Amino acid sequence: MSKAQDTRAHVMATAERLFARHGLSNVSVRQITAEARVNLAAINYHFGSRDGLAMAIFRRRASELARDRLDRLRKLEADGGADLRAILGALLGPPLEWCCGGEESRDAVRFLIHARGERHPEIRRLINTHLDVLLRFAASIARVRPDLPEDEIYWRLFFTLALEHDLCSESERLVNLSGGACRRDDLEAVLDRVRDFAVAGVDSPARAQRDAQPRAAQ
Amino acid sequence: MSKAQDTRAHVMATAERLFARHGLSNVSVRQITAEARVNLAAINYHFGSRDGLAMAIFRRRASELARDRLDRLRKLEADGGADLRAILGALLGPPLEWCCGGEESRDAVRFLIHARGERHPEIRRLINTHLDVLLRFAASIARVRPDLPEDEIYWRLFFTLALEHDLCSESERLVNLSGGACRRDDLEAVLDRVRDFAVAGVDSPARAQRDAQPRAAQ
DNA sequence: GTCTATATGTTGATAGAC
DNA sequence: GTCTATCAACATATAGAC
Repeated sequence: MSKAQDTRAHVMATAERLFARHGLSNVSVRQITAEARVNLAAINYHFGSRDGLAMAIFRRRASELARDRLDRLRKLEADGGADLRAILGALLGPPLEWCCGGEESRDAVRFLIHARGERHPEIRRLINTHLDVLLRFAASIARVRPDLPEDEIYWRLFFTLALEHDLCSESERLVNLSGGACRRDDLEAVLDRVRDFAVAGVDSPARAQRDAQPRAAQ
Repeated sequence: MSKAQDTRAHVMATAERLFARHGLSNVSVRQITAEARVNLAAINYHFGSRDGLAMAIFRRRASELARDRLDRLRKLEADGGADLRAILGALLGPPLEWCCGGEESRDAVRFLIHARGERHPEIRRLINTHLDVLLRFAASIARVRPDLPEDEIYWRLFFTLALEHDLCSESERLVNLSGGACRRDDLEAVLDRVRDFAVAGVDSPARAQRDAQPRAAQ
């Protein structure tokens, strides 16, 4: 690997860590180059601009996440038995495993989530490029629950992703709220909990069915 | 109302709108004062600093939201019949009604959510001040579901708040994902959907109960 | 209280030596 | 490819006239 490739990768890793921890808008070119111990001009040389660097990181990580999710979903469907719990496991597993894994992969997820929240138009455009994976999951859910209307599936998929977002980026609040009673270090336990919640929500009866069986107390 | 109070309030309203739409870190003192058509020094005079202004807005809105939620919960409990759906309605109703209400209240919610995501230590300290309201809700849920362990309740409360966060700040993604099939302009419909999902997750059986009745296919 | 003028620092990006 | 030096634009905050 050439020296250039070397510093390029090193700058990306350092920037990702800083972006993930302090937010995209709160990290300057100077902070990154100082932390990475490379020259101030390196970012502009290798990535054109600070935003170019952020986009390069986003492109790479978003692709990795999409591929990881898709691989699991394909394997599931190839094996034939894709029940809802397994499908949602393929969706939620990758980011949560990254999040509970080493420092680097945790920062990768947090970077992605930060980036998704950015108003920056270029990034928002890029996000819509990766929608197809989520549509695959929607189709997979529709196969298990053919009674659900299309828009209902999208709502429930959206809610499921919301669980993942907050869990990866705001879990500190859960620790504060629970006074330490909730631990987030046991991946299996965390994954089970969020999957329980998501399955319950996604697999609940369709509104039409529920309206047909109104409760007496209502 | 004095002239000073007048510009003070006007600056807060303008700043809240800009903060909500572009993010806390992406709005400068100059943008705010220009948009509000007040003097550049006004912010430092009335609030000490740009961060002081942000904190003043946060304090006000966080208190309003907390009071709104608490009032509903108290009324519910006073009437005796606080079922889970009603409790979660008291939790989710205020932010969603704000979000679907006028421009100003929508910006108020989005400001709060943006602020919650900030790494700024002063704001994070302030957030923990408002935890007591959430603990009230946790206690209320515990009364309906005394079989749930304490930490399980916090997990589910945390997940419920995650739904609200993404719904108020990232609902644009839902529209993109669904190709326009999901509409977010009908407050009652949105509130019903998120409440359905939340109730299903929060009211699902405790893990211990589920383990005692393992499914055959597992 | 409101304003102008300004002090002081930081930002992203680049030109040109090596 | 890497570095130093520097630019122009932006930031926050304040001192002092009115």
